[in-house]
Amino acid sequence: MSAQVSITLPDGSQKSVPAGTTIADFVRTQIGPGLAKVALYAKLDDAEVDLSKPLDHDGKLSVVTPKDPAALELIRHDAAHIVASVVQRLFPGTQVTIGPSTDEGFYYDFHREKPFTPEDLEAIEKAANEEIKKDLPFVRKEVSKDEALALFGKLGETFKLEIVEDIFKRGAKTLSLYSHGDWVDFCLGPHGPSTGRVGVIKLLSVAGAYWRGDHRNPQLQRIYGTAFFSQKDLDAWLHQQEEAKKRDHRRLGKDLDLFHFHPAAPGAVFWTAKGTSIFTTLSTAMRRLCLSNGYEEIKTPLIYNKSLWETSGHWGKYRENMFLILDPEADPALPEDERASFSLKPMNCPSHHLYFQMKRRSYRELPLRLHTQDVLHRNEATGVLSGLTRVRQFQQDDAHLYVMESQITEEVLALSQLISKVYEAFNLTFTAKFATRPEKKIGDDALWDKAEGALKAALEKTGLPYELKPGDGAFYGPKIDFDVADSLGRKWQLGTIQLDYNAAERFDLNYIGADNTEHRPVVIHRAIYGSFERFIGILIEHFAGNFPVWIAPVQARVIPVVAERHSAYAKEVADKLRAAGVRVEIDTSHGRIGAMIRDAQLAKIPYALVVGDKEVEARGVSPRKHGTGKDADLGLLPLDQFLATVTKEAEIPY
RNA sequence: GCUGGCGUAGCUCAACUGGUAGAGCACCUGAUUUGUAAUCAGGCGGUCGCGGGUUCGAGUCCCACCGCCAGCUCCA
Repeated sequence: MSAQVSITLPDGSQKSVPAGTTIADFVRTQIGPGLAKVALYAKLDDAEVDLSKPLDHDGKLSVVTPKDPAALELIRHDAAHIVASVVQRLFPGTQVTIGPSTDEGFYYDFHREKPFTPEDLEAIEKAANEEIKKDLPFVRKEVSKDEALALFGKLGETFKLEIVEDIFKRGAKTLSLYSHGDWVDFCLGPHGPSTGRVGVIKLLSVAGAYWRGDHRNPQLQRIYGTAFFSQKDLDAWLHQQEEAKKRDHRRLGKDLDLFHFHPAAPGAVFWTAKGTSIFTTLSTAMRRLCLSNGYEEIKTPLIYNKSLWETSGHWGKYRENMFLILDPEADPALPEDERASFSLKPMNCPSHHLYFQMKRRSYRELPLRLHTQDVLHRNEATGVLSGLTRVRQFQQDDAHLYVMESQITEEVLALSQLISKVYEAFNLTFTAKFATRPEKKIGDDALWDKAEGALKAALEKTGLPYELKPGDGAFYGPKIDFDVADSLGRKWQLGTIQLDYNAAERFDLNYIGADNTEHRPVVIHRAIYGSFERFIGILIEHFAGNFPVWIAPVQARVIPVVAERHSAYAKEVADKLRAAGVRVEIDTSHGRIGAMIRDAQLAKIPYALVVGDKEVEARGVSPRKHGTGKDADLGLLPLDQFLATVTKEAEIPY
């Protein structure tokens, strides 16, 4: 065993120190006391380690300080431990479970009969921040399975015992414990040197969460919080959260008068004229895109006999989400699903399959691409409804592609490109997820193997980076989901590409091949917006209500400087623009110009067109462009010139 | 569906420990005739989510239901 180890630093320099020197000592003596003071943890040969770790072999070392973005994650994890420790002190008998850091902070799940009240949270937060002031060191210790079981057994931590068993079942040799003060938890680490390095802890909310994410398990209380290095950083974050709330589509939907909800129809949207305008614009754009890409648009019934759902598999796997229509003749003593005779459709696929079946299909027709924007109903649990992003009645820009197996790759590629093109037109950034067979599924494993293999191969060909989501597929097939985040960072699935070998079997779909025999088509389910409702919700937040001209429900508002004198000309301008297809309105409020301009700005209308004596004389308008600050006033323009500009901006970008 | 929170005028929010519901904006009317983010005055507007209960008295306390919000499970 060599007495010295050679450590390489990020700048390439090498230092040699006696084996067994801790990283903390190494940093202080070999790099500098300044760095040692701010260091939180280190990366040793790409492994994240505590500063207390002794250096026992040659390696590459880099030190992580608060400047590193990853450092926040560490102190939030530290914070979770601190919170758990004070919760157990303040509320004896509470059991701990898990407490990871998240994108915006951390949470910790507790088991306790009594719920934590908002006052409890305040007390916990106060105590947690006092714990920071005590600057207790985090101490790591490795223990064996027996020691771990004995420790958490003695503490009565039944949830922890369950995790310990799992960890060792998965082949771990030892378990690392981290303690601060007299509180101990097991944890992979690393942790910071001491509690004092966590600047400030802020608790945000309590929510229910199921043990191991399964609703059949006991429900735990999850305390959400966040931590920052300084109060200033925390304040900045809180301010940013407030700003994000201003973009919330539910807020803007009211402010801009786009849609309403009513308790009489929970989860179903009342679209105002303005909201409907947005809906229609997007619908028209998608229709055009589909038609120019080899799709045909069809319309199909909204309500179907139960037997269809039995054929499709929805009856077995999706019934709890379906709105059933009960047979009035049926025996009321029977359970509801047995009295059901019809159901509103929750998906378009069975309709399309029936349509495919309605005549003999030739291989020459494939790929047959059917597009539909029909209304769908899904009986979603009350607790999941959320503005436009999760509703019970919605319309998808849905399509089903009936293809030969040999066409799968090509179609998935073309689809991915189409999706990218549409999202890029809105400047939306998305993440792709590849989801495989779920627990609740139809079809045998051989078909699923085939479907997952084919879809994955096609996905890899697109070159898109993707995340794997095992078990997250639709009940009939694997899928690629395209997620976009809302203003609060919550991700929503918009577009989707789903590969389905089951449908053709269940519906006995076939086409006549070149060999004059019957073959099974493969079905690709796909949506680009996902649903109009969710997509519009996301767009509202994405643009903060400042819609580009082509989607804006009102593209221009004419503002007469003096109502009595300029109203006639204002009407002339509006008429001419309207005749050319511009969505225009006139401010008839007789207000002062400053107030009228302000109203137009608050309504986020792209162009406010001021018309006064100058404009009347020049037969022009003075447009003010929304959201452009000092350069807002475009000055006097000939009406035709403005019309040309706005018409160009109103073009569908895809 | 589960856990917690919330529900007062179209919107945003007040109403101390239970004691006759109030403001701003919006809307309507009048005056003002105005050049790029709020002209002035007056007026209209509420079964305090719904239903029970406690109380001399309930927006306020209790119960049930409905809806909304955050999260969980589920999903476009």
